[in-house]
Amino acid sequence: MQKSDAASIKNINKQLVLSCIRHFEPISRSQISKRIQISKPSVSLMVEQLLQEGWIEEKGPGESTISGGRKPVQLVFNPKAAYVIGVDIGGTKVASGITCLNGKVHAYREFATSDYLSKDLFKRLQKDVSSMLEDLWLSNSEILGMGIGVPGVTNVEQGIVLDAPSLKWKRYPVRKIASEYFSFPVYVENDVNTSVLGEQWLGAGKSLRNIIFISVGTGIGSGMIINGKLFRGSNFSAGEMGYLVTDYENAKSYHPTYEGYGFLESVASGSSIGHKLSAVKNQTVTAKEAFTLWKKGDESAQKVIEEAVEQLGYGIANYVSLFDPDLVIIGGGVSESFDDYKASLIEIVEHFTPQSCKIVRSTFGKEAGIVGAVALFLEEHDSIIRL
Amino acid sequence: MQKSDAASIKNINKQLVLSCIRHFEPISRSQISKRIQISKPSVSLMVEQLLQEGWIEEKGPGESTISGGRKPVQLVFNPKAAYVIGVDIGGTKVASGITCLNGKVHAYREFATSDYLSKDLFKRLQKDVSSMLEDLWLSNSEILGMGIGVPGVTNVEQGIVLDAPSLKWKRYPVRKIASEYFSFPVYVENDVNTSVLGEQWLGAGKSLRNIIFISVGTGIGSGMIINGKLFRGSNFSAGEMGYLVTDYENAKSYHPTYEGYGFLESVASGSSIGHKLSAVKNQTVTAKEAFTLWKKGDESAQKVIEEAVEQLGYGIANYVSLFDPDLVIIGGGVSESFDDYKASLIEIVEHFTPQSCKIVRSTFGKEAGIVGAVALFLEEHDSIIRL
DNA sequence: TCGTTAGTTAGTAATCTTAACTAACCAAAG
DNA sequence: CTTTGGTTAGTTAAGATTACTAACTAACGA
Repeated sequence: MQKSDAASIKNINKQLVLSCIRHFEPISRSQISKRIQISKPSVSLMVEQLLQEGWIEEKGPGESTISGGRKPVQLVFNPKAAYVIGVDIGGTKVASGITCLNGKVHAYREFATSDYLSKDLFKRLQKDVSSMLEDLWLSNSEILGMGIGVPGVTNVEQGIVLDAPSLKWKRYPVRKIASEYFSFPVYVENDVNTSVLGEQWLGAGKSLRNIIFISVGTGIGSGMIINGKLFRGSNFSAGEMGYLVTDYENAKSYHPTYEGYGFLESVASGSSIGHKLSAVKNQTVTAKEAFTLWKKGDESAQKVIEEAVEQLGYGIANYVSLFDPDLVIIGGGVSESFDDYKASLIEIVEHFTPQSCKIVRSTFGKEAGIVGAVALFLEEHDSIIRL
Repeated sequence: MQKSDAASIKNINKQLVLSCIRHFEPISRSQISKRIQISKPSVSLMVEQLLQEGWIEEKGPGESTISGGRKPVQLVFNPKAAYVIGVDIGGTKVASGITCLNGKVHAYREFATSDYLSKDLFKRLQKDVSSMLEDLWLSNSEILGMGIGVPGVTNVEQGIVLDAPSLKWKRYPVRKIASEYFSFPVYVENDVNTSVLGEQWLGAGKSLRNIIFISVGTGIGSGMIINGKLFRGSNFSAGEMGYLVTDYENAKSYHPTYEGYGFLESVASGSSIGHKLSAVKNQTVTAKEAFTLWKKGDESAQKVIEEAVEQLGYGIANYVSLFDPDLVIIGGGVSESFDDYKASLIEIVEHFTPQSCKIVRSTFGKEAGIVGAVALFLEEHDSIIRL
């Protein structure tokens, strides 16, 4: 618990006014006062400040009520009051973008990760950022800060990546290194976690309080919003869905520590589908090709994929049984074929859970990583703008 | 978000002072001021009020520091400033007790549930409560309120039990009915959830932020503290661990809805152990007897129990993989033999989870239900006393 | 011109804070 | 043993910040 004083009550109420405007724009001072139960003079004062600081704008008069009376002054949020940079550091490419405060991506850049893995990655990123700032005629002072998504375990508070195998980062002090290149605050988080934040902010899970985001690609990972907040676990490793055990018999002989990844990943991930079908067909087949073969009616592909979907279904069912979420969102490479296995997935989950739960596909395209990273920044950074 | 005004800042700070005293007693006004960063005059004022209201007491002077100076006045929390009633409504008995604010049970009563299932349960409860109040020379005004634990799905906000099969309650408006018999506020919650609250307050999970409590008895249920708060899920049914699927092959033919309970329950609960061993031995054996037989070296008992423990281990491993908690606490009837299977359970969990996690047995005895229910009340009720 | 609604002004109440005060204590010098 | 200086605990008084109420002006429709 934090102590409270005059300054903090002002702050809370100002945030309240601003979020009221963001949610219900256009809205007048008088309506705000009624809605958030704060006296008209106080609201006026705070609106005055918000106007001066540029967070909101007056938009001309609205309509009088039926019984007459003075016309209200409409207030609207100004999404261009500041900008945020979102960065998605993946195993293959580093994507970055600048968004305004409503999450619209105004500029986008990317470069190949491999070229800069060993060094100068942030120097290279700085180049992209500068170039985007130039394009948008923005100065550094208009940037609130930067959020970064990384495929690995991270400690947000300390701003370090604890372990990201695909980047070969171990205890990598991202915030410290970034501070050499950027003057604004930087936050770093696991990419699945940034994804779920993005989905909660602007995607399928808009304003829901309990959301699970599952990424099925090379591996299987997940992030969750619990009671409206990102849940990270006691060691920043909550949501390790790839480690679920759904098969008593086969699991007995399985050793996650030797193999390097979890049981469910070994039977339901994209790479497992590829491996299994490759073994059957005695030739190298990727997951993507497997799905294509399946659609063409290939029987061995069907068998492999159906089993993977079934196992994934058990995994999701377990997740839902424990969490009772509002929504499950599927993302990652394998989600591209979501519509093809959606029905059987849902059937399994419904069958084995005490209460049903919606399952949908992630809504974002290539901007997912950017938006998620920006959402992370807004969630973590202590500004008047909150998610 | 809630608006903030002078009253609420006072309230927050007063709670802060009180909780500081509860945690660090004995403590002086001056030390409080330093610790919570509130000026000495403000602290003194709030202490004055807390003294008058009876929440705290002065305990005479403490020691001066080595460099001299006036002796501080020691302040201590007064656990007898008020009392709370905890009720544990079980399938077989209804236990009730009165505790002071540090959770000590000062009085205890119980009666058989079956005699009052159809009616007058709360009338009967009122009798026990009155008798306890008499014993302790307490008046109604000294009772803050009542918490109730129930074996079923509940909606705390509305104070109704949505479904409690063993009590044959469906959409049963507990709060409303209780209000006819008791003048103080009443809160009702699932019994596993009250258990985990109790463990967090005074038990094995003291002051931890992420805890899983698993009850293995007739069925398997669980409750969890996430980020320091009880998590209930979107439909008040989070933690339905009994529905976990840990066996791909056998689950295929299993229908939770037909059977009335979940897959894991059907292979790892106390009753499943009893049923399976009974089938093998062709005579009725309870779970308790099964464990006794096991210890005596009975081979079929060993086989049945070991399989159950293995499945339970997978279930816990899954839970831990998703949640990354600080601690897993095992309770319920089957936990009585915890020491006998602890080792193999831990081995399985360690084997299949990305990071290890302590597993311990519940610390409470028969008072568990009472303490948990009281913890629920303190957690939910908006008083100056918070958990 | 009247009734109504939007927004502002002026004065009041509640709370916290700082700075200066009194109270109480230790220890060492006289 | 008494006095005095240094130190810590807690209180008093004045000032700052914030929100609130009540009464005001502004603007509008009929």
